[in-house]
Amino acid sequence: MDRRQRKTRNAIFQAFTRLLERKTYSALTVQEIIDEADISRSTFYAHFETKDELLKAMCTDIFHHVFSNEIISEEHHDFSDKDSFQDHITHILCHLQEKQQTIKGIFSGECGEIFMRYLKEYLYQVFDRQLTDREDIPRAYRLNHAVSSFAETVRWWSKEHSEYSPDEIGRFYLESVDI
Amino acid sequence: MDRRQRKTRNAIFQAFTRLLERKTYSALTVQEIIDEADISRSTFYAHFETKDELLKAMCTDIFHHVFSNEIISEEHHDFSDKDSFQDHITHILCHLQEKQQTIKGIFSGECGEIFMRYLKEYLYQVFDRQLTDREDIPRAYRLNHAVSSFAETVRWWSKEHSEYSPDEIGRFYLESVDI
DNA sequence: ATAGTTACAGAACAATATGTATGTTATCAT
DNA sequence: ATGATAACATACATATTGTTCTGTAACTAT
Repeated sequence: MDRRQRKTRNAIFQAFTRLLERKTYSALTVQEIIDEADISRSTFYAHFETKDELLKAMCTDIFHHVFSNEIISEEHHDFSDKDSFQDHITHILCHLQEKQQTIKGIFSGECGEIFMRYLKEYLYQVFDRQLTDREDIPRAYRLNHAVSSFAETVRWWSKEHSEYSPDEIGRFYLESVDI
Repeated sequence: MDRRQRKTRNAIFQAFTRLLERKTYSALTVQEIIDEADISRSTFYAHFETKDELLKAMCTDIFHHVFSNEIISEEHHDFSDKDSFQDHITHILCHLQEKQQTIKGIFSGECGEIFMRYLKEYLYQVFDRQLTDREDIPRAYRLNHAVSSFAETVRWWSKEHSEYSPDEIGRFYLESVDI
């Protein structure tokens, strides 16, 4: 990728992150992002068609970093062993912690919803293979519950309780949800 | 309240609900709501200052209906009895089912996030009094987990699995979450 | 080093949305 | 019946959006 493109893309991402700390996503205009990133109008539209595309691209970047080694390269793993699944969870949480600053910004404001949606898409892949069977509750419900609870755990952790370690958060989650 | 005001307010709510079924909240403009409701521009702004205020008002209307008999008039109840808390949950779910059509519309699109936020505000009041204590997990985490899981259960139910009864949904929830 | 390619800046553009203010007409409550 | 008030049509300044154009600077491959 051209260095100029990288620089511009980065400038946009950073401006976007900064702005999200003080304004909600929907209240944010493309014009403000352009001004904050200090680039030309035409340059922005050369990179992203809309504000939504920008958010999508940023989420994809983050999750690719967080999940690439989890889903893609370890597809052959099975986590039938409970401890190894716990490690798996902790591993994901550690990656998320690295991106904490950015994620915290995204969560302020209602665009957190879009972030959560993308997060859940990845989580479905992780949990679908792991979920055990129970006869009294539909599998679809339990999968949704496991995924949603994990995503909400991440939100809770990032927004208000960053003082906990990935290990602790993983334990809270696994003791609260029946996988 | 003046009959004319009621009629206009209703027209706006219905137009809003209809539009949310085919467009996302952020992509929706005030102009479109005005056109769909078939009212004058100035009339809309006489009722609501912004699009956000409109959504807020609609959520408040719904939750006042759902929770009024739960929180406000039954504040003296305690649900130390497990069965009575189950009834409580089922009661809330029944009320939500009545508003199902509207809620389903609200959930389509990212404004579901705002709806969820308001829903959770009410739920915090319900669950805060009910939650038991556990030493190994912070109360704040468990409260957030109970509330989020219930809200996600409602979302799951409304969006994709309306075939289940309030009783069943209440059972799924209570068997999945440790209150 | 040079030639060809690509990205950026700056400016202008029409189209649309926003929020407010005006005076007029219709409807309401009593 | 009448005073109060909600809704109406219209117009307005302002801002945002997305596109297009041209000239310039930075990069890449040979």
